[in-house]
Amino acid sequence: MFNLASYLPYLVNRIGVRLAGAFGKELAAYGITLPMWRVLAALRQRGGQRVGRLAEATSIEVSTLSRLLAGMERRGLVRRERASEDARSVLVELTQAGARLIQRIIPQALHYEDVALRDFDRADAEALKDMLVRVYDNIGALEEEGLEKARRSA
Amino acid sequence: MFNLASYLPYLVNRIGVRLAGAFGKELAAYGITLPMWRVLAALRQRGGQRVGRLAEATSIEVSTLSRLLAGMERRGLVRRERASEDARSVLVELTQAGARLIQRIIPQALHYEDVALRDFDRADAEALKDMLVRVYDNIGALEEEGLEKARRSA
DNA sequence: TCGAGATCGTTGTAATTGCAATTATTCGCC
DNA sequence: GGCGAATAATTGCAATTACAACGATCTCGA
Repeated sequence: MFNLASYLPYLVNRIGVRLAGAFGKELAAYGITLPMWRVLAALRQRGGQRVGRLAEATSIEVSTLSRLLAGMERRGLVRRERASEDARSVLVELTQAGARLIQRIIPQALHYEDVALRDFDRADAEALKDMLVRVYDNIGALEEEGLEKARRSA
Repeated sequence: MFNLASYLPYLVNRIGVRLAGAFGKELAAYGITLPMWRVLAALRQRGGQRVGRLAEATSIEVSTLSRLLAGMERRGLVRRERASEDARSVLVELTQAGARLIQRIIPQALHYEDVALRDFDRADAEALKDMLVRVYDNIGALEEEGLEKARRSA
């Protein structure tokens, strides 16, 4: 029939909420929020980038991200400037303070992952992550189809 | 070092956002939101229950849930009444309309899961879900520890 | 080249959310 | 039995969020 306890979206959602709650509290000690951490991590990972790309990388809505970045800029964590090659875009970069901050937080973030995977050996952890990537791609493909259907009927 | 693309909380979060976005749109056709769906599903699964228990089951904050239930009651999806054995508690139950509605939605929900797992055989899907349960428990254990620490220092 | 349409980011606005305070009730201990 | 602490749910309030509308810039075909 239908069993919540084995329903994938349910399992994923509750992990997300728990992780966010726990790690979010740790981040408060550094004066930042979880979405801010995501932005810092994405910028560290792939360097300065446009707002739209950053939104994709962090799974944060563009409009939400815009305001979030304003706050982070005020705190001196990031810098925003119009892109030279396309004046519609805004390039977002880490400041030195932002880079230092995320560097301090990374060990804690890794610790959290270790705890979440405490009883997984390396191979199982790898297998889990691979499967999560596949799931993400599968849902993405579905959205593509939906968009195409909308496009055809337009 | 630190690689976002293989960082578990990142992988989980982005799946959650994608699932919520996609399925939430489908739910709009039924006039309900994603949190409402979660409440309906939890009530169907385990029958009428107290608000606090429902909050745990759905990973929704009690205060948020309280307001959500008020809206669902107005729409005739659930019924609330003081528990007879403990007048502090409120018992939440599905109405007939609520039960009918969720019954109609379940096939769509299952379809979503099928899509998310489209390239998984039964064993792999099972393995993934088992691992997600373990992860959830691992983080829960961490929170317990945190609480105990707080208790000791109090 | 120029104008319609697409793209990028920000802002208006209304709804949702989470924390803290509040009210009502029960529990534990004397 | 009765009083202080604990628990359940709701509500006040401030912050976050998403969708839609907007202003600015770019693209591409006639």
